[in-house]
Amino acid sequence: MEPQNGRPLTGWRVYAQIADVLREQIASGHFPAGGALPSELALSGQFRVARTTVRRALAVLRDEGLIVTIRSKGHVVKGGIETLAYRHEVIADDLRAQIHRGELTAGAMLPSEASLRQRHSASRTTVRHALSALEREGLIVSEQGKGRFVCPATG
Amino acid sequence: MEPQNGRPLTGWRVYAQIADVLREQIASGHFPAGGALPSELALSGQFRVARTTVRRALAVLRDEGLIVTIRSKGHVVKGGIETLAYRHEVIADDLRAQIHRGELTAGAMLPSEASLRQRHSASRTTVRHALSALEREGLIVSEQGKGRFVCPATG
DNA sequence: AACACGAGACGTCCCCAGACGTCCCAAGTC
DNA sequence: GACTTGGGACGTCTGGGGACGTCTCGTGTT
Repeated sequence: MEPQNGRPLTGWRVYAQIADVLREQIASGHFPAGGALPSELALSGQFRVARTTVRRALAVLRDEGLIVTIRSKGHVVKGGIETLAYRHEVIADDLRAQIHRGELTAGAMLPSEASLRQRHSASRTTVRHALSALEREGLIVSEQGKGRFVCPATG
Repeated sequence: MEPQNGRPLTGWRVYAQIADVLREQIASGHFPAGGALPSELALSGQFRVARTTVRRALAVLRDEGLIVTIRSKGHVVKGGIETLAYRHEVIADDLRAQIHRGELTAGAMLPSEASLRQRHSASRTTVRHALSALEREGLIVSEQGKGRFVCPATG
């Protein structure tokens, strides 16, 4: 796509025009709910305007409640589904749930970093990010060369 | 060191200023050729700037051909000497050479992981990394509990 | 003068990929 | 039992790259 090809979109309140185009594309389902819009840089390229202008347009949509913007993720179209969280939070939530459901009892060994990495198709760094969060919460402990284990109920 | 102590280095094109400082230190021999610069994280701390800014500065030096950056090793100063390789590659090269020189003939048992570990003062993991590379190349085979042996000349 | 816009530089965060190190527990061989 | 290899855990260090956030100049329109 490239809504305004040859016309560099001059005139008054370009950002408002861009907001209109995006609003229309969202309404038409061109950008599915729950998905992210193109990055600010990409949009600034497509519309042939400065990033600042794009941001102004996005701010309008955000004020209208059409999108939510998430740092380092992008501008996500609001929909029935809740806004997707960060990968490391998803992993942490998954483990937390397993512990609370009793699928992982106190003293049990958690899945290894490698298997979690597989399960969530994430990098080891991200997995460890999630794990260290649980460790900070006192839910689990880790032992060199052995693995990570669920702490006895602390609450 | 800490080139800009109290002065947080504000102004136009901070990254260019950082590049200048580093370029000067390289020229003065402060960072010997073949050696690595401080890590991006360390530099960002020393100059009191974000890692992104440091990376921009380093990109300048890289474009100038002053340094080469090696993943998981760092940014090393270009010099007469070739860029140092990874430990596991050094070990693999060493063994390959011994085989090709005939010091290790077909059927002979290779030095054990422990002795290689000593010889190159590397971790067992790294030694095994090198060994498995040679195994993939079909140069050697390993037998449980016995040792690793040189394959009959395959090429 | 007020506003809209352009163009950067810089910051912070999230995620990725890899090398290297430590450890532990096996299961074979001699 | 002392030696080997096999294989798996976690820990810590590198660099690579992308997203949004913030700020500050300058310029042109109204």
